Amino acid sequence: MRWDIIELLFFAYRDFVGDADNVLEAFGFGRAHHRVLHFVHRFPGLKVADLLDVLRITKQSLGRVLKQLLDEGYIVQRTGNNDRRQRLLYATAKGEALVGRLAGLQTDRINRALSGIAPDGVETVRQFLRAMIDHDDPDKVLATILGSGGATAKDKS
Amino acid sequence: MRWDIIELLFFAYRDFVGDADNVLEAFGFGRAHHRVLHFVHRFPGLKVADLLDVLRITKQSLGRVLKQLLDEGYIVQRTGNNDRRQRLLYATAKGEALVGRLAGLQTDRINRALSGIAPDGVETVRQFLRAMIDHDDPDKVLATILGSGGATAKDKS
DNA sequence: AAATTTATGTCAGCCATATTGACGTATCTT
DNA sequence: AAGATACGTCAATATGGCTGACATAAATTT
Repeated sequence: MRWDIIELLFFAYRDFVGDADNVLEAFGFGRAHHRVLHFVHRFPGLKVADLLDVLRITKQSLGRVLKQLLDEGYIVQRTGNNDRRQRLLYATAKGEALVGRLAGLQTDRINRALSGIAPDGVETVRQFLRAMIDHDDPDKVLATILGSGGATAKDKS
Repeated sequence: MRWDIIELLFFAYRDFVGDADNVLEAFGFGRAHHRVLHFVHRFPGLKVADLLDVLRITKQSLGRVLKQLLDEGYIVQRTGNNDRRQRLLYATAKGEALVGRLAGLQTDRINRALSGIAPDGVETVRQFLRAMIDHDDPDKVLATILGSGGATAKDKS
């Protein structure tokens, strides 16, 4: 039994998301808002259906959170060009600012953690995390992350 | 920004806890039950107060979950020897069986993920996870895990 | 011995986030 | 024209968090 790694994962993830939780509280948002905003930022023009696949929640759960983000101007919808039933999602400048701030905190923690590790160790960590993920039946977004090493148009920032 | 690692952590943790979630569902339990049972198993004789520290939830939240685990015979309480106010918690055979089954699934996933990694890479992963955790003001249980490399009387199993 | 603190349990009520199932509308496909 | 798809929304429900208040037993301090 890998008790040690099981527990390290628990505590590491708890503190990792804790960084964002503290900030979100001040905005009246929760983790659900963060997840939506994060993926919309990373995959501009994401469809609602794609978001449901990635987050593995129901339309109803997403609905409330998404509505709030739309109402408060963190995200905008545009009707799809080819398929006008689709509502493509984009982060606004306000949304970008928040998601950037949250990712900054988490990146700081990751950099701190990686600072004590040899350069090629970073790739080991990446490999481990990647191998921890279910690879059967990945959704579109996950396939992009797994396939291309996570590269998107946004990776420059 | 470490977008890749942020997302890998999200997906890795999602699938990691998903293993347990599937089993727990059949028992009418949730993640909260798993966490309680896990730490009681790993630290036999854990006090209620310690459990509150580790899980960072309130007495009331723990109460409901703990009561269920007691009622259904997964955990027993014994009055403390030195301090008779304390209710020391122990997993029953039934509790051990469940926690073992859950840890087995998670260990399988971890072993699968580590199988593609060089032997010394395992220590790199451990170091990374350990460094992701807040080290200021660790509670008693966390201090044990961080301090001794997570060794407890149970580590033989 | 009395007062205080500590460890635990419990009550009432609130909130966020998730669920299922059903139904409606606009739009694309056949 | 019929059917499938993308999305939104309604009602009802569950889980797992929360706060604040209060009770009891036992330990500790005065």
